[in-house]
Amino acid sequence: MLWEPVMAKESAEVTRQRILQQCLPLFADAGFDRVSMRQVAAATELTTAALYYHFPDKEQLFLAVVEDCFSQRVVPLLPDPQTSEPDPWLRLEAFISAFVALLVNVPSFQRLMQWLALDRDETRAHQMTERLFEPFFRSVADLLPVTLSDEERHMLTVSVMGLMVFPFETQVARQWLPGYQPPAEATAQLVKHILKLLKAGVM
Amino acid sequence: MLWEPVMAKESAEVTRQRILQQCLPLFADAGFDRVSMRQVAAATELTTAALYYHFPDKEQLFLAVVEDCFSQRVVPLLPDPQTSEPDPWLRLEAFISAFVALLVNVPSFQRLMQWLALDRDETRAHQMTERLFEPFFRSVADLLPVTLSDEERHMLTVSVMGLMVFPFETQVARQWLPGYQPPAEATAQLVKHILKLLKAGVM
DNA sequence: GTCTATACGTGGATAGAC
DNA sequence: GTCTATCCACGTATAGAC
Repeated sequence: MLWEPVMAKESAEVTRQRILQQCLPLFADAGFDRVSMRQVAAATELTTAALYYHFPDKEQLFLAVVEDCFSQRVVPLLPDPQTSEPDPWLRLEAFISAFVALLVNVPSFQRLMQWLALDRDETRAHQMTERLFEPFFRSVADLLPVTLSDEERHMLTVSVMGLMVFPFETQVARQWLPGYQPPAEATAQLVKHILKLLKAGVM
Repeated sequence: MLWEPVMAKESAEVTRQRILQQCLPLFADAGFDRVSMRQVAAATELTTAALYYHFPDKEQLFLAVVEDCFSQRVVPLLPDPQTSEPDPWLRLEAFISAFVALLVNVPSFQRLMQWLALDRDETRAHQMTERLFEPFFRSVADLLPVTLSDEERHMLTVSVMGLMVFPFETQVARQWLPGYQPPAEATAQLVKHILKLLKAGVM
């Protein structure tokens, strides 16, 4: 009888994780506003009341989904300065290749970030930046040449991220335009294109 | 008495335009779902019923706002192959400079595009691409060197657009990071940064 | 922990008068 | 053309039983 409360607690944690996993694609596809708690309940095969046992409200559920996705998918990707490639250029190559692969393989992650970027709530944005985005941003910035000023490094970091992310953000709108290749089927070309641009420009 | 129907028709057109102008910032800030017809009514000092006289439903109102904003702001910006700078590189410079200026001066336009990119409705996306996005995309593509293949040209066009747009898309999240400068106050640096990157790379 | 049942607000949209 | 008044669907969230 003594282990019962422990079992119960563990089971709650399992359910919580299951909820986070299963409603990630919902939020990623449709965004916060177009996903109802009823839909989440249907997807997880629970009732809305059960959801409110695990999360205080819809917003906290959503934020938990974001945090969970980010730490599962992105954090393991960040290059460890200890063990990684010593050549800075090869290190950047490896990271860009890995991150683009993530965008291809986990479309939910990419969409979720895209929704998040539109959030105007300052408090929430600050919290997200501090806990999730900043470590990521610093890791990318650390891959760049040491000679840059703070401002230059910041701008270049944004450019590198933009070159990777923007093709995915604009997929839907571009699919009917001449020369379009789906990122998923032209990953290698995309990576090569970005690296060439960074190395030597294109004009 | 004969001119009365004409007057009435004109007045309706004026009201329609006023509605489009006045609810642009609402949709740009909050997105389609977080703007109610009641809010639009308040902003335009009309009633919801009056709005439904001018537009069949909320979606058509939103799409009209997008079309109006795009043709007002972007179309006049597209370089005319006839009259513009003959040197291809200077032509690209001029366009990038003008487009970044647009993003700074009309934040509503930038936000609206960002919301639009998340729309998953294929029909709507196709229509938007055909009527608005494609002419714009072609204009940018035409600024690039003639030697590129279709696929290369497409990828490079996306990269150029991403380098311009992504800094604005990520403003909110980046404001607490080292080296951050608001795009509005560092427009010149941003343009120079992009041009340098395109011309010669950075690594 | 999960259920049934329900309270309560808000949103899109329309009818019909003026 | 614009109004007042209203319908109805759907959303979040909770109370209370099991």
